[in-house]
Amino acid sequence: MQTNAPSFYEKVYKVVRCIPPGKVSSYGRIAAMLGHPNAARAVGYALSALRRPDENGYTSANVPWQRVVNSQGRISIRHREATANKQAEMLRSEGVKVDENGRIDLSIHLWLGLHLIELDDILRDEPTDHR
DNA sequence: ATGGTGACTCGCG
DNA sequence: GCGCGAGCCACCA
Repeated sequence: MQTNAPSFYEKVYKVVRCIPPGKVSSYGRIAAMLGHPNAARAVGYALSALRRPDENGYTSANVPWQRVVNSQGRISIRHREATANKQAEMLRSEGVKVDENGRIDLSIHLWLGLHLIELDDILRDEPTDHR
């Protein structure tokens, strides 16, 4: 039977797999989609753990980890330059524009999937008084 | 159980 | 726009 309730990491991997080529998301957004708006660091940690395959078989090879950047649209791997460069290359090959500083224009490439919270923002900004 | 770590984020100056 | 400090989280010894 299913004794394995999906761990936080596993959820992260599943969501990341939903990001289509040519698009990117941020650690914080992924966390928010999972109901933990402040667990951005945990998301980053989950992706770093991807370097080594886990029990469920998730690896850097089958999870598009490169499509996750920080909230500023910048590649966030500071202590692993080699990995950061690879991320930039992979993204470019997918059609994402990454400048020399590792910056990405989120207004173009941000993936908007699975966000239920923003609706709240929209409703508040534009009171539709149809009551 | 307690403490340290990290591919985060936000607010300030 | 950049550097700092503080808050937050899951995971591993």
